[in-house]
Amino acid sequence: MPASERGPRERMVFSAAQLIRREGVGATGMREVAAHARAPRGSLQHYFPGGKEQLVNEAVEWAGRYARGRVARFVAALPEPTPSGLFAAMVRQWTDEYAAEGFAGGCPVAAATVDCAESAASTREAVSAAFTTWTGAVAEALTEMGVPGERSGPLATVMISALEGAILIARAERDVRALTAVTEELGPLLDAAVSRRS
Amino acid sequence: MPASERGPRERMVFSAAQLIRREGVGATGMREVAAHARAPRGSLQHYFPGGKEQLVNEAVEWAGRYARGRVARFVAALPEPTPSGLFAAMVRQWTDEYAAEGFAGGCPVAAATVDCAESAASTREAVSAAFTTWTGAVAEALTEMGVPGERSGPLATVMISALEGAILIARAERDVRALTAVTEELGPLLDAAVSRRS
DNA sequence: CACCCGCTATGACAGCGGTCATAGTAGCCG
DNA sequence: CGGCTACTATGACCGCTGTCATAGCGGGTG
Repeated sequence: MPASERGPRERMVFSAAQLIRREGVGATGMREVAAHARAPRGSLQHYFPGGKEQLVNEAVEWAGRYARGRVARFVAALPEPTPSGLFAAMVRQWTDEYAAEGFAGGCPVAAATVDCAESAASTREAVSAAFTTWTGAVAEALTEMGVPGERSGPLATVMISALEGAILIARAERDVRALTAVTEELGPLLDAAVSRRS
Repeated sequence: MPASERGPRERMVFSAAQLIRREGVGATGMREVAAHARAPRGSLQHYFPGGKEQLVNEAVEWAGRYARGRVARFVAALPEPTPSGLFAAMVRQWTDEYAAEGFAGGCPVAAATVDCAESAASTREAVSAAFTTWTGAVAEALTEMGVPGERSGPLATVMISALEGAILIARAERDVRALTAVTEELGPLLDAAVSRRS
């Protein structure tokens, strides 16, 4: 949470993700990113000679790694590891944020998809990679919980799809209703997929 | 599908939705909309004195009505009305489009959410309304199929959430994998919700 | 005919965007 | 000291955007 005092480069990537998820890629300016990161404007072209596209790509990659890390931490924190528990934790991260800070932000990966999927090929690939690492982490966790290998992948995709969609609806309605709906409705389905072999 | 020869006003709203769902709201220009609709530029300020915001709002409202209409047609076309059948039809609309025309476009409502939820209050409300009418249509259909009234709402939200998320992933990966995953995994859950009383 | 009204046509404006060019600083190395 | 490298600092450029202002058309109506 604290804008950990790392190098200015990382701060800019972090700030970019932060701004993108609020306003979208198009409405996020380079100067704005530098200002938000309290980084000198001249450093932009030094660290990101590839321009805005490179910065956006790195922000997306950062988000992918961040999501993977969160999944690992959620799994570790579960008293009893169940698929529904993991999903509930993933969703709760968003309900907590919306309760605490308002409905200002969405998922930066979703924003990059909407704004760049058709216009910037490299960004589209970065987004795809981010979804892959995220889904991979969830699928691995599911397998560890006893979900058959051939179902953990699709189920992970369902979880992330439902989460992303619910985030959209929640932001639009300024209400976490959609988020709670997906947790409650999907929980039993997810737990039913573990092949009990105890 | 044919850009039905209605008035220039409707054509512009339609074109706006079309462009927004491809490039996002920020990257869609007013001049571009007029050109795409083969409408005179001067008509923009005549029909949309509220400026771009009004145009975007109407595009979103149009998309909401369109989605509701599609749901009704899907239900009517089902040989045997089941929740999974409706969901499969909703998803198939996207797999068909992606197979036929490539992964160029997403959902305009999602794009408007990402780009305007924080910056334009009226657009956020338009998006919310669009989700409401869409969800309402689906929920009503579910109830008609025998889903208990108190579950049809949340289930409709789950369906639309999963669909929206899967659209994002499919566009990013240029692969309908995510779309097929949600249909197959969610189908049984949906059908299990009908309270058999035959 | 005059008059008005819906619609169209352009040109201008002010602002902001990303990017380039150029010059400057700070510190380490030899 | 000179020189090199990493980073910072600005200012300018050009293209594009949404919006406004103004003027023109075309056809109904009285």
